[in-house]
Amino acid sequence: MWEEKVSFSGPYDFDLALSRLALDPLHCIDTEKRLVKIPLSFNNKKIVAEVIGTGTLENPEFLIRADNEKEKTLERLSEIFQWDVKLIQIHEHFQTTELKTLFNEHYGTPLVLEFDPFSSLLKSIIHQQVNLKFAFTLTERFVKSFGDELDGVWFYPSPEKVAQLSVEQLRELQLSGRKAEYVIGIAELAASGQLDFEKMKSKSDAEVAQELIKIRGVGPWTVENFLMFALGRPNLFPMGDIGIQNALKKYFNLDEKPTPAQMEKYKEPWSPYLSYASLYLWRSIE
DNA sequence: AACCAGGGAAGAT
DNA sequence: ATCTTCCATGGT
Repeated sequence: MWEEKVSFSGPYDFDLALSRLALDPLHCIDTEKRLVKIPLSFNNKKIVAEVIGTGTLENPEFLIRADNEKEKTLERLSEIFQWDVKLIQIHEHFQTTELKTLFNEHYGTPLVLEFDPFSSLLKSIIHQQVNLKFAFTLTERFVKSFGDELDGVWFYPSPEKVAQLSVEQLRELQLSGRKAEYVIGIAELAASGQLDFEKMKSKSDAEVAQELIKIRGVGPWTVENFLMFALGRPNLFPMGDIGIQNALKKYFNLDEKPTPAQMEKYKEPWSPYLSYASLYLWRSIE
C-alpha cells in the first residue's frame, strides 16, 4: 500500500466532478468523505485506486492510495481527472462568448474521463436512444451480470468475456437484439486486436473517427462521446445529442430545439474548447 | 396514453 | 445520396 499527495493550481472543483460521476450507479463514491474508488487495469492486472479530495476549489489537493503500480496509477489518474488541463484558460476563453454565464455557474468543473476505453465504448452503445435513467440501469445490470467486483468496485467485463456472450444473454437484461449484436461485435474486434485503444492515443480525432465509424453500432454520436470521454479530446460538440439540444433550448430560451444550422452558428466561437461547452451544457440540465 | 429518450442500421425513394 | 422506418422499453 502506497500513498501520494498531488496538488496543482486551481480552479478545479472536485465536488462538482464527483457529483457528475455519481450519476452512474456503478461508480463508488462517498461525497461526504470526498472519496472515489477507481477501477484500473494494467496488462490484465486489476487495481483499485482511492482518490480523496483534500484541497479547495482554488488550491486543489488530492490523496491517492493503492496497492502496487504506483507510477502507472498516478499517470493514469492524472489523465482520467485531467489534472494537467488549465481550466482557467478555458474559463477565460468563454468570458467573451454567449456561454459566459454558464461557465461562471459551473466554474472549475473538469472533464473527467471514463475509466477504460473499451468500457466507455460499450457504455455509449448501451446508452444509445434510451432515457438516461434506464440507460444507467442497463449498464449496471450488464456489469453486475458479467463484470468483476474488487474491493467494492465494479470492473466492466473484458473484451474476451463479452465476445463469448450470446445475444439471448444480453436480451435478458432488456437490451435490444440489435444492441446485443453491436456489443458482442465490438468485443470481438477488441479481443482480436483489430481494435487497439492504445494506438488511438497518437492519432488525430479524424483518424480515430474514421476507424470507429466503420464499426456496426457506432455512429457519429458514439464516436464523439468516445473522443471526448475516453480520449479526453477537447473540441467535440455532439450536435445530434438530445441533451445538448435541450440544454441549448433552455439556455437560449428557444421555443423549439435548435436546428443543425443554428447549432453550427452558436458553436463557432466556442472552438477549440467545444467539449467543455458540451460538458457544461449537459451539466445545466442534470 | 401518447410521446420522448445523451442513436444507428436498414429499407425506401 | 437523402429521407423514412424500425428497433425496444422505461420514464413522464
